[in-house]
Amino acid sequence: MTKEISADQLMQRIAEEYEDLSKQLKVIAKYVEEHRQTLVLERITDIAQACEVQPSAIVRFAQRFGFSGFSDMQTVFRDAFAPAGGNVNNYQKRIRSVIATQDTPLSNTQVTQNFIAACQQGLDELSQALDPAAIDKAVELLVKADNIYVVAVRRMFPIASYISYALQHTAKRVHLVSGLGGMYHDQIRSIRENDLMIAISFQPYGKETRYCARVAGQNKAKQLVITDSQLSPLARNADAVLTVKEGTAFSFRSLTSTISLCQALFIALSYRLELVIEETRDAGAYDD
Amino acid sequence: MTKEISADQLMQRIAEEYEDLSKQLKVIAKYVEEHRQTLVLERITDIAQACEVQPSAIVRFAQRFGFSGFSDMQTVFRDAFAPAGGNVNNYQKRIRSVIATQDTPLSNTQVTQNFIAACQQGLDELSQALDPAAIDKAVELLVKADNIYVVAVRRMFPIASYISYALQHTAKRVHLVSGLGGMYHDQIRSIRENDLMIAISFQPYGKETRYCARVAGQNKAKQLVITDSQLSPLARNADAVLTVKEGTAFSFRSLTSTISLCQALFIALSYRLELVIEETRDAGAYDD
DNA sequence: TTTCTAATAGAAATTATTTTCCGAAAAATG
DNA sequence: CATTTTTCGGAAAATAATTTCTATTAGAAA
Repeated sequence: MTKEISADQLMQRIAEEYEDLSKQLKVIAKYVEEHRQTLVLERITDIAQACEVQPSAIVRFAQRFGFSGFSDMQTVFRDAFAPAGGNVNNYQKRIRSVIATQDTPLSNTQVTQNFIAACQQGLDELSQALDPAAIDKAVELLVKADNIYVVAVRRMFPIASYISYALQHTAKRVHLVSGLGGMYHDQIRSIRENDLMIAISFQPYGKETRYCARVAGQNKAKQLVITDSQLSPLARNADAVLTVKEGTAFSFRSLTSTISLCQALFIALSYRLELVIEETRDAGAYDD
Repeated sequence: MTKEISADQLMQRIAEEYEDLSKQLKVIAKYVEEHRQTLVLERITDIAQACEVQPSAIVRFAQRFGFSGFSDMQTVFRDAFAPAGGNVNNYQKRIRSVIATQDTPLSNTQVTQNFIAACQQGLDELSQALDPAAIDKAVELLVKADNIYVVAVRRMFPIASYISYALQHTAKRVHLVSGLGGMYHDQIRSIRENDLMIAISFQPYGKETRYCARVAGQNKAKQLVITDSQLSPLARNADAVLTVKEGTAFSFRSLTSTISLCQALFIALSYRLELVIEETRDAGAYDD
């Protein structure tokens, strides 16, 4: 019936026609205007009560603006609301529509744009879902540790590699558990109490990483875990857990959020250690 | 009944007791964990459908955690949700607010937020500055190549590592020039005509990468270069140049745009090769 | 003052949503 | 392998929410 009207458009119509409304409807209009954010969460009776009005009045209001009823109007706000909780829907819709039109194959640039959009969405979510307590704890662990072991496999190995590189710029001893020569066991073996293990692992949670976490636990080392869920098998024994939900496009998960978080952690650490971050300083001179 | 429990507390309890849950309840727990933002907007049937489970299972889940039913549990998320509606996290605003309070030392979370914002800005720029011709050319080179050598050092090595990992999922032969044991020379030596070298190098342009590019040039291999400027020393002899301007915060360059571009390239390649991207397929079974 | 119209409240009906219940299946236990 | 316990699916019942309907009221016009 009412097709594709946006919340903003609706609000504008309400504003335009406000003067022509009956006293009661004005009250409702005011309320709608004022609570458009939370409107989706409320039931018709809640609104009616808040306006000191009968539910049927709300229905009349909705109908006055061309909706079939209250619920119909509410969907407008629901749609407008979704982006606020993360533009998940928007973005996923876009991808789906792209995939739907697969008659004309996608250009390389379209694929790329889509994927970048997914990365941005992932960063949005990361930013919104940051847990200050967890971050503080993570930085704290980093500050206190002298020996740091970094573990991640396959898809996540580049992340471990980066963390390891970054930490080399501090005075700490960094051990990258690379598995080179199949020596996971031998590389993690020497971890001890008061050492820190940083493990990065996402579904399906690599066997090697889980193994290293077990060893770290047995040796009473501290554990900083970067993973996709509090329910991750690595999370239970961790001293600090940072969760990251990566964006996805073409059923392909991005790495941007994770790497972004790791870099941020490093900056925060440097800040705490009062290191001057001069990443470019020594790089050129190396091995000349 | 269940009094004043916060969403965070609930999530924690779910995490703690996760292992004791039945298979079905675990699925629901995962879903709840992942969609806590949007949970208030969904009906029990929506969630049931998403979990491929009966509505009654959702109720059982809620009851498992002491609620009288689904609705009772939902109110917890509703309460936690209300404030979220207002803060439309626009990253520029966030940067400004962070900058505005720079007298007092930054909290870890502020540092992180700030850096994430820089990453987002970087992605924005990347998205806007994409050069379709260059991307097409890059994908073309990838499609045609049989042997691919990947080179990057220090800060950028994780990128090379990722590219190498990703390309392993194609039929191509991938050579990661890691410099392990100081053997850059020996690793790049065998590159030939019709091979492709992917080099990733940003200021100050690592000596090793430049060296590899020179060898590649001498051996008449094709060159795909990811760098920060058309004026980069690597750009002049390249067959395709992709430029990336990374975001910067605290005089620290992000890596997000570069990795995002690389992942996108790989997806585009897969698309062209008509590969099904099933990243999770083989990962778990490995080395069991 | 009366009459008419539009607005409203409230009850009733309808529809949507959640919860309960129970038999079947699966898993755990002896 | 049989038995007990737990988990699961599905339909029926209960509850909640929304919409419709109708009698009443307020206010304007005659």
